[in-house]
Amino acid sequence: MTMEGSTAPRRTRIQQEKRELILEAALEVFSVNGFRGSTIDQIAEAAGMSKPNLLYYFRRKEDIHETLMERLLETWLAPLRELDDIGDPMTELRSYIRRKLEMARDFPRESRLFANEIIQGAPRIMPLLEGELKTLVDEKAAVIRGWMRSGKIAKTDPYHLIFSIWATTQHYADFDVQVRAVLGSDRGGEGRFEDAARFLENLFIQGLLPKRD
Amino acid sequence: MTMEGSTAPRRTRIQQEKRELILEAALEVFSVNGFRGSTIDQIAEAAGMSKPNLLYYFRRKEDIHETLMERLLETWLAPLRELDDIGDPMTELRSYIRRKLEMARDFPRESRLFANEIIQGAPRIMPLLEGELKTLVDEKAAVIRGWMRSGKIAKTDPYHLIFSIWATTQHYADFDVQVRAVLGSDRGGEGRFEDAARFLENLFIQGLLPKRD
DNA sequence: GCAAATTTTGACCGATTGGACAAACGTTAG
DNA sequence: CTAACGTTTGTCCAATCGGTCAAAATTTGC
Repeated sequence: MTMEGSTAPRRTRIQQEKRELILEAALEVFSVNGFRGSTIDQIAEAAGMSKPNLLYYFRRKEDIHETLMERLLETWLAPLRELDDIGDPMTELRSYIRRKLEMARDFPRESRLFANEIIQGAPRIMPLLEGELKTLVDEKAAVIRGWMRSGKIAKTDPYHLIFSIWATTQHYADFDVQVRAVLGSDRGGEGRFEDAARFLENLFIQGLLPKRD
Repeated sequence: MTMEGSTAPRRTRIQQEKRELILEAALEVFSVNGFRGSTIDQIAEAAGMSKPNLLYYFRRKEDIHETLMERLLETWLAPLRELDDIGDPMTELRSYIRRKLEMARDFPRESRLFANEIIQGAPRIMPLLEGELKTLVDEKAAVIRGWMRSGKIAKTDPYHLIFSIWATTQHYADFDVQVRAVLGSDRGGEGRFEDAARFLENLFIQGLLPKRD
């Protein structure tokens, strides 16, 4: 029998390694095909093990996805959590945009996994959206609104500001193939993230400059 | 034997009606579950007919998806096609953003169908992206660049400008459940598109105001 | 080194999948 | 009315699906 700790089950070295291997493979598969479109066999093959062996570590397909989503949400919200009330508003927002774009560049599969879940109506993480996510956004929207009131940045809707930052940055992960196809081979290389960073910084900074009145 | 026209097969009245019915149902199903995640049975049930009956009108699952994607791309690119060299730059861009947002509001399933295809790596429409889409964007980017050169709008990267318009507007269709969850029941009603329109207009107009130098 | 525990495998299961097919049913033009 | 054509259905199929199970292979604690 497997021993159980107070919160998480105790695992052997092999269990930890193999579970990581499976999650890595599952991320690859789920992020492309979505939950329904992915099969255990695909994941098992990507992880280099047999299906029954995979099912020894995760008893159901849903368990893999659930574990993946739990981890994802923390990583995904980290940049917004860092948005600091104390710092300079413009600097804070600029580095938030930068961090978000870096995540799109460095963790595109995570971004696509999240996008897949949302597009499908968020059947598995709806409570988290209405709970943890909404709370965090409400909190940060209040911070931004404070900046607006004190005249540090232009007055707009802080919620839609956050949405537009999410949308523009995640676009470079979720719609990567389209971006590359349109930019072509010459401009579609790694430099595209530099160009995007420059453009977005400019767009949002101009859009948020306080108006002298 | 079914008669064939020179380009498209000739169809009876019933065939036309039933095919439309199937495509409507398929849009509903595919846009949520993606191609792999959707089944013919789901589509047949949504269309109110038996599976063999559905397969009488479309011989393979892929044929339905293909027909859907062909139609989609035209509708989807229409707003960008309308972007007119002759009009006033600011007005043109503003109404492009508005049209795009209206499409996100009125055709969210089409938007999600497209998003699903792109996220999955565009296995079925890659040639269209590299061909028709790239050509159109290149053309319009040149128009925008012309506006920039003549000082009508601020100088930035026209490609990333187009990307950011796509991203921000489509976000309200593809990530609708997230937007509604975050905005809550009070602000998440139909008015959210009005708020979004105001915000985006403001963001892009400010970001594109020509700098006096 | 050996027994106990853990890990891996192959064989298998019922359910679902995309699709084929012939027979039955409707419709319509002459 | 009826023959020809268009439509619908029930039945069936092989492949794949998520998942089980017992036995074999391996690792681990002592």
